[in-house]
Amino acid sequence: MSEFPEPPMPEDDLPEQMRVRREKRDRLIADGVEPYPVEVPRTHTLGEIRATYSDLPADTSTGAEVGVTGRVMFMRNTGKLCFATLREGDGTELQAMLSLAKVGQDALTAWKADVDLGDHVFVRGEVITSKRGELSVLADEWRLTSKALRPLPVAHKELAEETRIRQRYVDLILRPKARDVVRTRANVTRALRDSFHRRGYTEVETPMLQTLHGGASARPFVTHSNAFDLDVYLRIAPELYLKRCVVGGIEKVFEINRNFRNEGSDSSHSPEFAMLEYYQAYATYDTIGVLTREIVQEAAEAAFGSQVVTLADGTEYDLSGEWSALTMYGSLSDALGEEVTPDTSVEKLRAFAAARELEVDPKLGHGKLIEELWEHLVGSKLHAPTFVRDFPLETSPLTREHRDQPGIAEKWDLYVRGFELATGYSELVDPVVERRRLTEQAKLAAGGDSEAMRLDEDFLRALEYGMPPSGGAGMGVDRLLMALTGLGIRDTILFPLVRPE
RNA sequence: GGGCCGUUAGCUCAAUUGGUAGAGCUGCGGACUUUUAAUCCGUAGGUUCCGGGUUCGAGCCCCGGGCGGCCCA
Repeated sequence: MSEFPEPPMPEDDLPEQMRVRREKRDRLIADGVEPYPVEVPRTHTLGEIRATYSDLPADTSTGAEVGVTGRVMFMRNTGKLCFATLREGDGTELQAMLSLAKVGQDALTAWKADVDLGDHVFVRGEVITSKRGELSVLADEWRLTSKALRPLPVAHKELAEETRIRQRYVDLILRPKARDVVRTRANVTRALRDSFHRRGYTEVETPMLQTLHGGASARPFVTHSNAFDLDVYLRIAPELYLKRCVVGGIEKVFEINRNFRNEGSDSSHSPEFAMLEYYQAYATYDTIGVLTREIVQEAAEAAFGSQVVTLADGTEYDLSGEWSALTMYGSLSDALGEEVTPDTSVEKLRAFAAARELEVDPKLGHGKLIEELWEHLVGSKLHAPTFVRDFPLETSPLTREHRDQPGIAEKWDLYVRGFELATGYSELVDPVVERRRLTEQAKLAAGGDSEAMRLDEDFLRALEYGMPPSGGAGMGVDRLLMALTGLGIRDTILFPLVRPE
């Protein structure tokens, strides 16, 4: 660092606490002390020392010499004896002690003058326990390993939510739970991958930059390729590419990656979110539903050691065993007290909505009306994990029509704690029907429905080579984390999109 | 897109009817060789989000804007 010029910030404008820290850095460099050394002789992690010396009585000397590092999270300086709590990456803490008798006057004075809360330090010394029994390293020598120029927020008050999200690094420093979420997420995604690999699935990465956006109904982000002089879309779903894989003979295929939807952002929607999709030849929406339940249960088991998880509010949520299932038309009929079927007229559905003071877009057709009514009257009330089966065909253009019931699609949605976690299908593989459905959607798009899909000729060509009967499903990975932890989406995503300050 | 609420010191928050902007922690100076959010003494720290208006006087009232949260679509 010392070879670089002074920081560009005008020092006069800095808050006092930052000015003081900058001046310490500058003074150290002027005195020939490197505040950002390239390497320090660390011999043990704090965790290793805690593990090795877990049961020492108070006021013990071990004779063991170690070199440790950590961020200073707590300090107590008295006249001739100083204490500091060091914390390392996984949250393990260990106390460092500096006594006049051991380090000498110069090193003790320098410690008091140079070290602030939040600094990284190296301490070499003997492993002991204090008179109060605290496992400590009694320093023979210490040095700065990284000078912090900004003061940490106070540790005893909760950080404002906005600061937590905008400055996640500060959140991670201060809040062990924030680090737990990151590790839980890693455990969950690893569990998902393990579950699929165990079942003989192949993981692929399909295009995020697409010239046509398909596979879902959502508004895309648009960007531009200079090399091709072409507007391209950030994908809204990987579905059409994963089906191309199945056509090509990759009969069990999955992808975990990001989707982008240029739509609202709230406590359960993020413009950029992690999606899991999986397709299997010779599966149906029944077998893919069983698979879905198993991978969620395996993820809970891997992350928490149990299929009964404890949520952020302290309540328990049971994901074990079989999950209940209901049909969309059946459960909606029950909620309305009147039978609705794929033949129920749009006028009648509008009347149901009006009678319940539910405002609906007058442009909505039968399928959308059914889904709106269902979501309002049934979906939002579902708490236990529940498969909702057999959707209106017209709103499921990529789904096979029910084998026995015309007008209904072999599709389910998985509801967990009142929100949609996953959706699965018996895939439509007849290229002629598929072309007809996609063309209808494209016509709607031309009519101004921005959520309708455009025609993907290459995808249809792939289907025309013959896709085996298949089941497929998609699951929001962020939402899986929400389901398992009870957190909002902005706390399951490390760095969610926020407006610039 | 609409409605409501919030925005004040490094952090978390106060501020009566419109009348000198405060506290705790943090910081700075000092005392203390066993501290765990130590204790004690002293002390500093503010463009009250931004711009305009009303007023003798605005953190507070009015108008516009920014950012955020909640609810609704």
